[in-house]
Amino acid sequence: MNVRTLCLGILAQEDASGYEIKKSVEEGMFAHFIDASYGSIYPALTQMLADGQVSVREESHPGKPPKKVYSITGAGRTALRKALHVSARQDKFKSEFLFQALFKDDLDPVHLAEAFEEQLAYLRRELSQIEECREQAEPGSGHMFVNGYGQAVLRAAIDYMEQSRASLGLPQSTAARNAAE
Amino acid sequence: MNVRTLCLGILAQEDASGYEIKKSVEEGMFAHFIDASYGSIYPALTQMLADGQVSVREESHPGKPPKKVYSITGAGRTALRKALHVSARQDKFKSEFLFQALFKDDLDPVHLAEAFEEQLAYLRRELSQIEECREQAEPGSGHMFVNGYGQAVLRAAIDYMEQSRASLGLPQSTAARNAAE
DNA sequence: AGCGCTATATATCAATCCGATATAAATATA
DNA sequence: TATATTTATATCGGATTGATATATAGCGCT
Repeated sequence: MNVRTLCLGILAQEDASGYEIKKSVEEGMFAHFIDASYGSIYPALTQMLADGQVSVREESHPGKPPKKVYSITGAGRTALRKALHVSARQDKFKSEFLFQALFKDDLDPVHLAEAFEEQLAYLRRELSQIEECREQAEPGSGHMFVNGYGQAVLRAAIDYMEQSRASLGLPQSTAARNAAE
Repeated sequence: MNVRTLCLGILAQEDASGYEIKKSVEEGMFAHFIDASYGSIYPALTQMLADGQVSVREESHPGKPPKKVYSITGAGRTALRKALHVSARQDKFKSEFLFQALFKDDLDPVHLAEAFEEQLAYLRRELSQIEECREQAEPGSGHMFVNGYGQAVLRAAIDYMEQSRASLGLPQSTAARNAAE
């Protein structure tokens, strides 16, 4: 699946500028399981415009930089539906943290501790972001299913990290110490 | 983190050819959280050889294609340790399945069902691969921690998928039907 | 008022990396 | 004996990233 399909999917939900598409894959409902950079989004929009899969209108709110708001066209919806029906590639997961963790015995203990806490904080941020998103999802929607998937996986990761502190030789968290009293 | 660092990490565990490095990120203990293609591994090895971070010896087992077995050097270990101490990038997770699932109402029900079962089968394959790997890991090692992380996350994903069959309008699995009797 | 910081917004580009493909010999399978 | 799979190296076009440039507005701080 390429960036064009990704953009079509986002535009099928609502009109957006390139900037807003980028925000969507960073914070919005498309976050956590897809990604794209400006360097691929803008060329994709330009190309799809040439192909008639999207249309543009320029909105210039006074005081803000002018926005190019893209809308999906009929041809765009057709292309999206076609792209959605090819068999999905395998998930891809990359974690530099886990790579570092593999070499924990060669790591400066301070760095290991920092990396661990940073990872845990990151996982918690992701989870709370998803939990916030949940309210906007209608029951039974695809959005709801994907949201629940993210929650299930992130909670499992957070729980496992918490339970692994001791075995990595890391100090117990403040929260865990308080709970033990 | 680039492919060079990745290769150094693998070579720090044991000598390997480009082909074996690729297998390592596909099936071995480095699978599931990193990735690299031949198109990046071979150039990386060539470059690191020029930089003195690895050395080669040609092994030609009669009957098999000749192998270029790479070993990490002292300079390579230094470079690896340095690279391991930069702060880790955020995890990256990409799932075309979840993208498709978002649009489930626009999907051919047959395609949705197929995609769902394929994803579940994929998750189960990954899990059993990790479980097999566990035996080779020493207790308290980084390998063990990473292995447990993968198991925790995959089990959560599989459980969630199983529990979501009904809400996606999919038929119950044979296993679930048998369990209910 | 001036300063830096953040947010909005588009755009480009070198470096990197992927995915597909070519080549080739041996071995397992039918 | 034909065929598919495994082992093994290598290349390359095209896709993508990550960083950066540009510009305006608002907000907090001293």
